[in-house]
Amino acid sequence: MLTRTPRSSSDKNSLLARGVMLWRCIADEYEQTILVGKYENGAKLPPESEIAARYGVNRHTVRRAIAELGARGLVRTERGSGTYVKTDKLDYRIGQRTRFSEIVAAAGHEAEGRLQGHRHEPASEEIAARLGLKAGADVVRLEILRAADRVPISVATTWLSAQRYPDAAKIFRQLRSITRTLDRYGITGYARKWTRISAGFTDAVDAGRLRLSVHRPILVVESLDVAADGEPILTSRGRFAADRVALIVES
Amino acid sequence: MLTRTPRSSSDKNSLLARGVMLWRCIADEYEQTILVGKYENGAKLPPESEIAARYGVNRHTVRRAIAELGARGLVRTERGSGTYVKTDKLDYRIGQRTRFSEIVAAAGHEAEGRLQGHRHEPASEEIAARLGLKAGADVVRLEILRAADRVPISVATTWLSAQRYPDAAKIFRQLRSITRTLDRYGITGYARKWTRISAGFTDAVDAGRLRLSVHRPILVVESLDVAADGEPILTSRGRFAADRVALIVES
DNA sequence: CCAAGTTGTCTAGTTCAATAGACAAGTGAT
DNA sequence: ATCACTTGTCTATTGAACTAGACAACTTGG
Repeated sequence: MLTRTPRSSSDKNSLLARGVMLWRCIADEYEQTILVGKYENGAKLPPESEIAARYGVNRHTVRRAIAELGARGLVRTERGSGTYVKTDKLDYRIGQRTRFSEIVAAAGHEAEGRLQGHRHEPASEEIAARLGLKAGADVVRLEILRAADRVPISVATTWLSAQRYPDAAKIFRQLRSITRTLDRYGITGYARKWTRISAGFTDAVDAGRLRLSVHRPILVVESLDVAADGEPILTSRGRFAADRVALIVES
Repeated sequence: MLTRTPRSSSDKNSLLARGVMLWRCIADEYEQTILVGKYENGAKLPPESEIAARYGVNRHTVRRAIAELGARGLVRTERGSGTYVKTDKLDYRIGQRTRFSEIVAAAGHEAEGRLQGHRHEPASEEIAARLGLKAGADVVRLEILRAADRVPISVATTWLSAQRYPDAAKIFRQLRSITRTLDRYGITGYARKWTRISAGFTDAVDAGRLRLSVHRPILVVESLDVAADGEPILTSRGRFAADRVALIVES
């Protein structure tokens, strides 16, 4: 061991970043070791008391760090038993009938969709072309955060014609589902026409919303959904947490 | 503006990262804008009260953020006048006579060297070859943090023969200078024999010591110093904060 | 010199991170 | 069934972050 000059160097001090809370440092430390593959899926973390002792920290502080890991979808805790690593990913099947809530429910999880923001804006050329509108036409823009079992899965920016669906935001905020929102407008069956998948990294905003660090990988999914008669309904640009989702494409 | 669902979204909320203090977020924000070149050297920051208003935050919080920027060597504050950006770098001339304290003093700053850690260890083949020892020979290893005007400039790992300089660590801790430490052993004139410069990025440990973010650029300086008779004395591996230092090589 | 503007310092109060200890509730193996 | 072990919850305390307001000390330009 290196002998350190400043003071008694418990493992606690080696973590301490100025202005960053202790529990956050511990959570980040464990996230690294988990993401780097040191723990297999389902592996058990050391008991809280042991982690606390190792870092020279109170058990409550460790509990808070673990709660953060849970919110990030990295671990699951079982009372009386222990804390277990979750590195398996949600299989997200992309096909003609792609409905977030159905996919998540089929996997045995609780789906949730929250409207983070919305506005009316003139359509860019790109968006207008997708929706079959003139460039500059009024469109509704929705920012939607989707989660499975309270763990954020994706953030999506969705555009719809403001003329046809003027109150889409208000209705979505109540019903929390695109499918049910369109149902209000009499659209009963809509289908995915095309999907474009690329990759990138989280920026500060998406990282916050998805409870990820900055510079984590994301899957960027652009898509167009059309009505039964082929008329464009909505187009979307979703950013999926690649640490938590795998996209399955039918072939 | 996007209408946000959760709550009133002042600019303050857009910064808030869970587990990170407000002042730290503000400091990081300003560090980014400074490092990205938005401010010229010597440019004046907005007054504290204006920054506070902009973020919807108390002035004391802003003061703390600015103090952090000062500690990182990015700004200098002048009472009654304002806060000014410092992006100029310390010119660090590398020659036969390379003495940290002399270089810093010549630039009109206050030099400081602190021993962060030390130990005896067997020399690696590389280190042994440099020092003219057998591989595995006992060497003293020092971890030294150097600063100019309290701003960290470099961290260096230095190796000396443990047989010849057994108490190097103890003496350095008192005298805080390699030159004066060697003087105790009767070495009055020593000279740089070779210097090897490469580049890299901060790891978590060096970032903390140098008060830098992780993944900031560093200059890696490996070197060998010899006595007047050509006998190897010490070899070193320094990591210099590239944001704060420019190396000047005589030709 | 004067006045406006800016940084430095002080006091006071609220909120929350972290510590400390104790006990309840649940699990798993003997 | 019992016992050791683990997670969940509760209370209480300390210290730091952040807010709020006021005033002193200093700089700059007119």
